[in-house]
Amino acid sequence: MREDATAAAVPGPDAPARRPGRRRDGAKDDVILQAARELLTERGYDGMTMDAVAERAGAGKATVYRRWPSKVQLTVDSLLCSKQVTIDELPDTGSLREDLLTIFTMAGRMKNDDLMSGLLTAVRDEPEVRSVFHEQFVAGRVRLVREVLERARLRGETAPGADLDMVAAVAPAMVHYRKVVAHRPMDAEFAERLVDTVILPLATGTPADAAPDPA
Amino acid sequence: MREDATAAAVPGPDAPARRPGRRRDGAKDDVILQAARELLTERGYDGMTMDAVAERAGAGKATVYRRWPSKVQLTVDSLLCSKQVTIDELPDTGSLREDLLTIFTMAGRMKNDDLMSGLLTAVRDEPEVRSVFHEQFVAGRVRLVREVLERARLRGETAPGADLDMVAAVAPAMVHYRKVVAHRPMDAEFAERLVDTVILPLATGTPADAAPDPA
Amino acid sequence: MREDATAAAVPGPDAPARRPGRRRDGAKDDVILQAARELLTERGYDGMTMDAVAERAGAGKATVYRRWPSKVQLTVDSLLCSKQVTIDELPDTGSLREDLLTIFTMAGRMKNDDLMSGLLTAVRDEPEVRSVFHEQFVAGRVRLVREVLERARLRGETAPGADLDMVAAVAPAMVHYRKVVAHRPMDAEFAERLVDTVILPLATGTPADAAPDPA
Amino acid sequence: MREDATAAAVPGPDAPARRPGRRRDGAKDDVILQAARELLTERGYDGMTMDAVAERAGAGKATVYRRWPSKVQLTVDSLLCSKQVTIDELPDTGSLREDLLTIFTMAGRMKNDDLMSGLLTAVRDEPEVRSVFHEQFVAGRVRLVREVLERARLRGETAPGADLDMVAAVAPAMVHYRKVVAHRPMDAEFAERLVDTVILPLATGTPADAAPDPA
DNA sequence: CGGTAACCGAGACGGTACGTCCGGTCTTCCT
DNA sequence: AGGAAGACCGGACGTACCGTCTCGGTTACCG
Repeated sequence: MREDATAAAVPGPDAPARRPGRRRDGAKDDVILQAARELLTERGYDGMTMDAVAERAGAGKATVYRRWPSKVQLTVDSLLCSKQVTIDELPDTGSLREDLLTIFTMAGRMKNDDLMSGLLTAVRDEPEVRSVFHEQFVAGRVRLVREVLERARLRGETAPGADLDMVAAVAPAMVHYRKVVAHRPMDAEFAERLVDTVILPLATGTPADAAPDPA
Repeated sequence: MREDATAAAVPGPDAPARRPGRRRDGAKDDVILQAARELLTERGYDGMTMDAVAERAGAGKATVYRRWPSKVQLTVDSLLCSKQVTIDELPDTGSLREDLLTIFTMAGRMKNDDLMSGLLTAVRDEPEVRSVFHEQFVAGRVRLVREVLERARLRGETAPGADLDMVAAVAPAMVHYRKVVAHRPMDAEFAERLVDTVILPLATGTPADAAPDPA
Repeated sequence: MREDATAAAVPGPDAPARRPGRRRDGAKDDVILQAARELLTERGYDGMTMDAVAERAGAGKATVYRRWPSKVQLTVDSLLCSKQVTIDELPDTGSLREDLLTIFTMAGRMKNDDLMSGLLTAVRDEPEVRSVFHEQFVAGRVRLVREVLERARLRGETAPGADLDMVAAVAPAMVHYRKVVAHRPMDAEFAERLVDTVILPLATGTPADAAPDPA
Repeated sequence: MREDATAAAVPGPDAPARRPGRRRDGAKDDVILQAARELLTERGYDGMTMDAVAERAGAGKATVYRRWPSKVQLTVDSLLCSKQVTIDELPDTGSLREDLLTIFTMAGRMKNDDLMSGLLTAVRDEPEVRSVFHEQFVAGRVRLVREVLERARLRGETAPGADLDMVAAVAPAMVHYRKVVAHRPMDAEFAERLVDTVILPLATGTPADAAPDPA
């Protein structure tokens, strides 16, 4: 997403001939992203002015635009670089139910979803944005749940015929819909109900007891 | 949502004293909404300028603003007036599976979801928009699925302990996520898989056979 | 110079069909020009920001740009509409020497010359600007002096063979050069010397007495 | 004008201690000035970007700024280093009229005046620039004419009471005004008229015959 | 001959003005 | 009175340029 002018990540053996000139201040990327994230949180997408971002980052507008070609791209990146939960930092509780609740608790604390609403327009129109966005906010989350389910499968917790891939897709969809579309909090109560009446039954093949009021 | 200045829909017996002057051209409402919808489809939310809407509708901007107080409200209305599927027009196939597939097929043909992405920002910030939006795009859809599930329950197709409210909430979430966030089509294949491996198992308490690749 | 969208100055007999829509606020032109002139005086050409002009005029930038297509054009206009001395307001002292000294005294008080320096670049590149500029700052001034000389000729003060047109051209050139290029004040001392050793001798054909240090 | 960091022109007896390090590439000065002059001619003052100057000179911007502290200074220098006519290279024709015509013919070929328009703003604001500018473009030219007049005086061509200093100041003013302000060419016709109806009469005290249209 | 300091091209940096665009309001005339 | 046209304010957008600073690399003097 970010413009990688200085890329040359892995200089080939044929001398990639590093471009001359002053190197980009790598630290500035983070400062700008941080400023963008703060303003996004404080004022929302429309309130996040590029001038304001530059000012808060102590940067010139040119510096911002040299690295991100548009406001949308900057926003995407500032969301991407938000801490993403990965499977490694997810404690293996040994229980599928506990693992899932942990994920939903974490998801409930993330503010990404509130902010990304302003981006969906861009996602629709700019293919380049779409793929990055998709990887981070869709595939990544599905993968996380899928991993937890896989652990459970290895422990023999899951039903033999369960479509774990599909089940893994249900969780992020529900989280997103609740936070972004329905605008209701992803609280513990809803998390438990989601796990106990949807995810677990699907994964383990064991029907659950009913409960009231979903949406 | 629309400003009902001319309301007086049903003139009471106390002589409503029709205001003098030219009556609002009722047909204009539709022309404007149509223009808005077209532009929304062609250029997305940002590309749908109020100037462009007015021009295409052959109206002045003032005319548009006299009827809708803001761009967001106009957008909401132009989405609302899109044909919404109601339980009444849903043929009772007598089979839960068929009912669900019918719903998803219809949902797959709707373009609403693509368009509403631009609104989520407004939904976040303007409470007034939120409720209308929620009723139409969240509760309405959940209710539709819920009705179908209720029919099935009355036929004895559902498991006794199934949380039908929750199950009904899963379907719109999956549809929205797939179309708006993942930007993949809501095709027959996915619909079947969703029904067979998620909705039906949850509703009927009968585990299903596996299948590949969800997201 | 100003964009005359509302022109239709003299509606032809074929009914020019006045365009509908809000008319331009004619008063705004003057407010903007006034703001521009003030800022030009206070801060110079570079300091006269378009944003500042708009703000001081209580106008939006779009309003300014709707009327003048660029900063240069606005500046030219704001200089043009500065009070220009015309032959009518010039008291006929009955003496060529007094008339000339009056002109130079007035010229010494004008700040136009200081301000127009920033424009000469534009004058060079934009033919449209050139003609307006020329009429106001060149021809107009020459004409003024020419009138005074003509009065004198009618009184018989001038030499028969004197090239009054050429003589009239000398005065503005000297004023401009002294103020803009040499950046020295157009004070009474210089004015007298200019009149007594250059203009009068040329006009009357009567050589003058010497004096020291010109430039 | 140019920054003489490497100066040490005349090493004093107190051990000038030449600084170590690479010497400045003296040839670069000329390359840069040449680039500046070309761009000035091609695109005018505003179009002469410092980036463009550096690029065309095959230099870095730092190299340019190490030698000239600002765009204005560079411009002044690039104009200054244009060939200036000095009294020595002016053939003594033995006739004041011929001498003057020679000067004006040369002046007519110079492009300096067109280019310096962009500088007048800077001249107004920066005293440092003013003096250099003044010396070169004002005093120098006046001096040249003054010299020619002096030759004539020694030959007895001039009137006893003529204010030769003032007369010498008229010529550059007229040239500048015609070229920069009036934007008309300094052609032979105008030169002759200027000499015959203004300069010569003033210098020799001999009135001339009339002629039409000056400005 | 190796160190050191000033040079070099390239280009990123902070700041700031420019001119464009849009949302929402207000005004003018016409029907 | 309602409607079409369009001017109005405010303010964000993305571009361009100035003058400075930094980078890695290249001279040339000096010890």
